[in-house]
Amino acid sequence: MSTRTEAVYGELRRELLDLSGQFEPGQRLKLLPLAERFDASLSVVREALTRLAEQGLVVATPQHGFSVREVSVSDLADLTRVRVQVESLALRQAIQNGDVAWEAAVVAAHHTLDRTPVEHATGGFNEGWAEAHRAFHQTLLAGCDSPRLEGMVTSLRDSAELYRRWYWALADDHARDIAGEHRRLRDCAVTRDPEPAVAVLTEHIERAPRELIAYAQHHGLDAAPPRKPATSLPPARSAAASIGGSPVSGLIDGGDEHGQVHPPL
Amino acid sequence: MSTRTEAVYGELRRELLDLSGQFEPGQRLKLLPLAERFDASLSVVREALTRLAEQGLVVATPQHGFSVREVSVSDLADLTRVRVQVESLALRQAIQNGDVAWEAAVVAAHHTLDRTPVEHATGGFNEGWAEAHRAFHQTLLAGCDSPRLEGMVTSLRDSAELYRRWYWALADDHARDIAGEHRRLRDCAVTRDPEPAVAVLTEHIERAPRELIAYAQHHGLDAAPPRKPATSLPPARSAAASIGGSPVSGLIDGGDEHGQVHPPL
DNA sequence: CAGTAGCATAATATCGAAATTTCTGATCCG
DNA sequence: CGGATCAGAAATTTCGATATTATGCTACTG
Repeated sequence: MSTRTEAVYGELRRELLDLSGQFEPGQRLKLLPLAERFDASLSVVREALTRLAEQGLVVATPQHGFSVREVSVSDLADLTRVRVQVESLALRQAIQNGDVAWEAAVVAAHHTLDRTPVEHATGGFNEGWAEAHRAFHQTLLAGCDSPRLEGMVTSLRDSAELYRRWYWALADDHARDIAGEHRRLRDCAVTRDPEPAVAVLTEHIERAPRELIAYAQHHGLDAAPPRKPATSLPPARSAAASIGGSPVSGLIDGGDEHGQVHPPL
Repeated sequence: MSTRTEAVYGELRRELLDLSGQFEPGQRLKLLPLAERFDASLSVVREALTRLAEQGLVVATPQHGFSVREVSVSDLADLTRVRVQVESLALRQAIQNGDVAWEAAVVAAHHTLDRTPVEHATGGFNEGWAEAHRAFHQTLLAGCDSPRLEGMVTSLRDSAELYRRWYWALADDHARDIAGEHRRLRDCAVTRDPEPAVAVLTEHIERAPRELIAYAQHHGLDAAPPRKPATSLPPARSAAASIGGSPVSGLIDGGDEHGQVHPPL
């Protein structure tokens, strides 16, 4: 990476999206400690956080600094609904629009994904799989030949990453055959069959949130996090670029407040 | 506004989106002059530009600073296509989901828009109309009750603003009955009729780009702008949040280079 | 004892300058 | 005459420090 800000931005982003990440939703991100940890000036940390805030991965509150975006059942439901719609759009367009080179790229990306183990030999989660997974889905939708649509899909998928760690940790969904889902997606792509492709992709996207929401509701984990309720704060600056919304109740960490939660899906 | 950065950010954003704006696409945005003009430090201008870059309104190139996003026929076509799809999605959901309060808000916003003149008495463009127009469309789609979807729509509409000034200036589309289009949108909303609503909205969105592209092609204004072709630059950092794409050819300013342009729509 | 004003501490926001990189233009060599 | 080289200038990036604002604790008052 060329500039120092880019490096800090990339590292912060990776840690934010990392399954084994150390950042809890709602956690404050103080500038000084981060600057020391990255051995950089306050300015570069600030710029990195500003960019992440504009993406919606962290929220910026004037005069209060930055904190990790909160998660909530209602936001997860909304996010999932939008992801399904937008990715379906892109997939339909890709199948209609893609050429043989696109088919080849999809097959190649699937092969890589298929041969990458989900877990390391040591037992830990394999970050390489996450990368291959990301690459497969990106390739699949790249055929839509619409940079803007691709950008939106990527942004939404990144937001979804914030929830994935709980899916893996809490909802042990052993019955799932992820490899099979990916195989079917690949097959639908090469046979150029839009409707089954969209159906498979929809189920692929919806499964994790559905399981997670079911777990959360069954265990009553949809209350507010155990932090003091916000006193009169200036409004967090809106991420006009991509993400509105204001999830206030935490998904995890059963507190004693009974937060209002929208019905899932 | 509370912090200085917010003020500069807001003002810069307004000028970038302003019809009578002084910023040309591709124009470099040097920090020192801007800092002097806003009577602020480099830091605040830098942060404002960083946020705008993440939104895709300006592009940031490492070690080279910021510049106004370029426009191109192919980007306009892509943007329009995506806008139609995403706004249609939101509108369908709003009509299905909205309640009486939503209908009332739509009627109210339409009334305000209807009674706001497009041009000032003096003849200049009325910024108040732009605001009312924006409010009407936002209200119309707010019924979808999906913060993420709303955010995406807003972001796309802002990007479209970058093109609107040429539509007004170049393609004098006198046959257009904008007020009628808005009236029909309002009527479809209160009668809860999805299909005609989507049809009207689609035409409403597509009209300006279509006219503008026709004008550009008829006048051969789709060549590269009269600036030196980019020498080997480090890649502009991708706006992962919202907007990909890399429009290189300018829409206006007939140069002598014959840029490759994708077919419109 | 509850509630509030005031003070000390900590964190953010802003600034101005130093350090690094890129651009410009003139000079020099083949 | 064309192309490479190399200072000087300009712009960006990064830094450390200062100013401003929020936070938490203590002491005081009703």
